Amino acid sequence: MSNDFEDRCDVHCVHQDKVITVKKQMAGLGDPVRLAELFKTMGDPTRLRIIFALMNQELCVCDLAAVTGASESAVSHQLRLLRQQQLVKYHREGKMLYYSLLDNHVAVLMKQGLEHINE
Amino acid sequence: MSNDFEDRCDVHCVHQDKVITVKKQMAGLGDPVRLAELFKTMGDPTRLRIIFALMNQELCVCDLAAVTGASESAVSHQLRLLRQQQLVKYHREGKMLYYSLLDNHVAVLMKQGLEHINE
DNA sequence: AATACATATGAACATATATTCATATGTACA
DNA sequence: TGTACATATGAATATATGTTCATATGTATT
Repeated sequence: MSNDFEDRCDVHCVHQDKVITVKKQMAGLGDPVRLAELFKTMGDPTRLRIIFALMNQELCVCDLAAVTGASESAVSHQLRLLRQQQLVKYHREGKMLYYSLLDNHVAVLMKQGLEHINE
Repeated sequence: MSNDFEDRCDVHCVHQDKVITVKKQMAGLGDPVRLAELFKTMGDPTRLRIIFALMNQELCVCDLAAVTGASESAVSHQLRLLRQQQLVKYHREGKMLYYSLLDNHVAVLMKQGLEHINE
């Protein structure tokens, strides 16, 4: 049984009952670091532009550069991140790579985020 | 009519038709910097823990410190960010400040994010 | 008024991040 | 095989970020 918070509790105010309850609930968060990575990945304007651009059609890297206004190198770097985070996938056609969203979870998050912004 | 991408288009491959279409769609993104700020705010494990803890009840700063495992100072700094981003609100009761989520958009984002993580 | 306490704030520091520039990889075509 | 081109990758750099420590603010209590 974990009581690693009690040292702290004794010192300050802390509502022990509440804290114990909430601590148990925290299990539902799963791995906060992993979830934070997802949100962090969406926490950059360039990547957001890339994701948004890919919501309706697949695009190659230089298309994405043109659309987002970022350099092709910058876009490529960001695409790597998006790949690592499993947000996008791609397929090759000749010299070019066509990127698209891996699933629609990201699109849903995007829409929900936009809703929040627009109050 | 904006054609600031044509310089770039001429140089490389770029599918001009697609790019023009998508560029128009990009208006739907609103202010990407603003939206990125929202996601960035949720892109930190400590802040995510705070938000998650506040999903079912209001808590004071030292409760949050105990629950998240972060120092009270660290929590306080993060709460300022969350306030600035309009994700949390608080009310005073004596010496203590009780924080809670400002609206449920954040909670929805959180749940959606968790869903993505769990495939 | 003085003290205690919960929280906020500022400065400092170490680490993470986004972009740029230079270079590498892989494909197509002569 | 050599050249051109789309994209990837690595190193470097400037900036942003999260935490800590020290200090300030505001409230309650004596």
